[in-house]
Amino acid sequence: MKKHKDTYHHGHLAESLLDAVDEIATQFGIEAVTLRACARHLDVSPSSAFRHYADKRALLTAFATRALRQMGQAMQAARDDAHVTGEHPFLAVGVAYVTFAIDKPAFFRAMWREDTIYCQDADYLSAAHELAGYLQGGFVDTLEDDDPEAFSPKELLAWSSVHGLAGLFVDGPVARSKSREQKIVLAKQMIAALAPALLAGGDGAPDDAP
Amino acid sequence: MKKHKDTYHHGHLAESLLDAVDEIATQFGIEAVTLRACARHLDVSPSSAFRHYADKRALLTAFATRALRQMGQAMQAARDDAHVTGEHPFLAVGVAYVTFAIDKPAFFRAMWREDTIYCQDADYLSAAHELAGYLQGGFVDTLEDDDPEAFSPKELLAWSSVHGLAGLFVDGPVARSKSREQKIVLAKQMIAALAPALLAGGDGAPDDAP
DNA sequence: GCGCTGATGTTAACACCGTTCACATGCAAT
DNA sequence: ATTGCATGTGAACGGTGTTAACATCAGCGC
Repeated sequence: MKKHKDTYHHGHLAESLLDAVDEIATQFGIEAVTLRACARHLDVSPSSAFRHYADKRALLTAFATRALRQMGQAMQAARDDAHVTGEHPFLAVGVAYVTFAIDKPAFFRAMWREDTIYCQDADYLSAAHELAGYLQGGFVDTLEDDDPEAFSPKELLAWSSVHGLAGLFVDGPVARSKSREQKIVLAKQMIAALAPALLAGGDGAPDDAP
Repeated sequence: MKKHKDTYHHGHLAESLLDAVDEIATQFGIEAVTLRACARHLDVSPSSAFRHYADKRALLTAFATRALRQMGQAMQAARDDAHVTGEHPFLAVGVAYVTFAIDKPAFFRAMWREDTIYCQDADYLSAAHELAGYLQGGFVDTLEDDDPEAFSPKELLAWSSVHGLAGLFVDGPVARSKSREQKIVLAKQMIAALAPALLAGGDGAPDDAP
């Protein structure tokens, strides 16, 4: 923690601000992330952030995008591991999704908060769709939709269940007293229970009555 | 909108503040909910809120609890309707869950934001577990767990998938350009696709490999 | 009716927040 | 060396949550 600036120009402020968001969100939660706190963290003036981001929301959008990419990398790594160990890819990728949320709850919250970020931002959207792609690739490698907005019922089910479990772990009243490992076991069990639905015949069209 | 107070004492401020949160959240989103804005809405001093709620978080906790109860009523009504029409209870209840989130996104966000509410509050917790009960009752009427924190993999799967779909609709990049009715159709399709997993034999134990 | 008391609402102040604007600094190309 | 432009600064504005001292009033025992 240096007392005085040694250089007037910081040089990598845009990137460093994202790191500051990272550290503050990790330590004190996403609600504690403040432009002024980030600036203090970098020993920089509060207004300097506005040279690189239009407003706080733009900074949080960039942070959310970075978090999405990190999560995507974790899922990709899990899929590659599964390819080696023989574990089913969707189980591996789904568990990686939930595990990331457990390990970085503030990141997970920041990623999906429509009223705190610019959710129509191009980079953010592409990162989010890339994430969805990892999940789909886990259980169906063939289908290449031209419209990234279109999800089959099964794809939607796959994403929704892991996303929902992550959300319930992070912000819901589920398994709050359980350890990280116990939660991961629960995730594996839930995804295993999901298998019959993903492997069943049909495409989940509306006439597949429950 | 009266200009001056006609009585010094409001009388039902605690309840009225919840109504104010409701209106502001509905109109401008949960991020716009401010103690001072609520006070202005009721033509009351900003600090008066602290006579009834320890802090902003306590007010939001009370609001979240009320929202959970409203959602529970919607689900109960859907289940009763299903009993008449012959629709499968879980489909009805699950669709009601997602529909509530679509219709009241600010409420849905307020309900599950651990860093904005006191999520260990007793009333809040009981309302949340009651909500989970409606979902479980939809596909299994028998099991009466003594520990409300314990969920079987199938129960977890049921809650996670509808919760996740609701979250993706409200805060995610899914079906953002689609209408309310189209989203409800998607929800029905997803829940229909989920049926094989909920009806399959076994209890989803970890050896049910995918 | 009278006065006390506690619950409820008010006023003024504090520190912090996001944001803006005029200004300072220094790198890079001329 | 001078100039231009990207980058960082300082002071200011209105808004926020929260607090503490004070004001008002309803309900009680007399």
